[in-house]
Amino acid sequence: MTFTSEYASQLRARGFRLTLQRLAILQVLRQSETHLSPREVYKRAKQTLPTLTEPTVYRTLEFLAANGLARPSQTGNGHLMYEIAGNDHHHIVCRSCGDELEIDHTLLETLYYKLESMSGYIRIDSHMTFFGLCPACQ
Amino acid sequence: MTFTSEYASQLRARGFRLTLQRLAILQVLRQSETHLSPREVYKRAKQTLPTLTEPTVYRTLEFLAANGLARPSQTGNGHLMYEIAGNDHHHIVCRSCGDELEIDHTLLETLYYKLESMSGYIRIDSHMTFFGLCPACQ
DNA sequence: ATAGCTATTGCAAAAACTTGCAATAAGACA
DNA sequence: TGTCTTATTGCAAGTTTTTGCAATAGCTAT
Repeated sequence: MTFTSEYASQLRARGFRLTLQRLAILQVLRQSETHLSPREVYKRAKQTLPTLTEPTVYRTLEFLAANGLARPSQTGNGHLMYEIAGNDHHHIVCRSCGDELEIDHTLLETLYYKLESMSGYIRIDSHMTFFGLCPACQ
Repeated sequence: MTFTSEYASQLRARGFRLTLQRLAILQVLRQSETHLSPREVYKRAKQTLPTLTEPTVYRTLEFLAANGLARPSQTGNGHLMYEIAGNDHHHIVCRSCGDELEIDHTLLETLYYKLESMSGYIRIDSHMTFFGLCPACQ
């Protein structure tokens, strides 16, 4: 089963459709090593699908995130960037140089457990972005 | 010492100035129970300082946050809101109804300690916003 | 008080993001 | 295959956020 039909069935099961736009955007995310801004996603996906428009990119990224196919992450100035959903991890980003490090989810597991039990909230989003000063910038 | 001169000396010590704009915006934040969007801050602060402009509000909020007088917090859609800096806490926000709960920092202390030691990063931002489903919306 | 230095603001224009709605095209079913 | 339903897109216009630069106004030191 190709990843295309994998995506297709995931979406169709919930009554959604796998469109060329969604596919093009997923490809871009898959091919990127790091997370991308909506603008960057637009520029790249437009190369394979020139009719693509920017509003569609925004809507699609939000849609993919809501359906677990993409993972949104915060940037320092409060904007969202996206990456392909995959292994569960978090980021710590340097406030000064922008360097970033992946943090494995296991490190946060106890916290999440405590949060859920003390707040009563469930299904807490698994992706967090922390900001700090990296060793090089200290 | 009034809070005005308190702010003033904090800023002046670092070569910054306490302007009417900054004061008006700080007042707005102090008077609000919850965090506010830049737009909301603008609307309120403009009442006491009608010449205030929107770019100034954005720049000022960013400035206050960078200098520890305001605290930025993430909203689900990737925008920032601000509140007056005060007791160290975090938020958990309901993805569905927007309800929010304060989380005391002590709950995250061990995590921060672990993060710093394993990543080498220091001065990790203390404010996080978690998203989940509150008891009422489950 | 006054003058001078420069951080900060306002203005104007650009860029980023959002929204409503009519047109399009995935997928279901015959 | 072709037809139908409706999720999704593109367009156009709105709103929010950012940026560059000249004018303003805090603060320092005289």
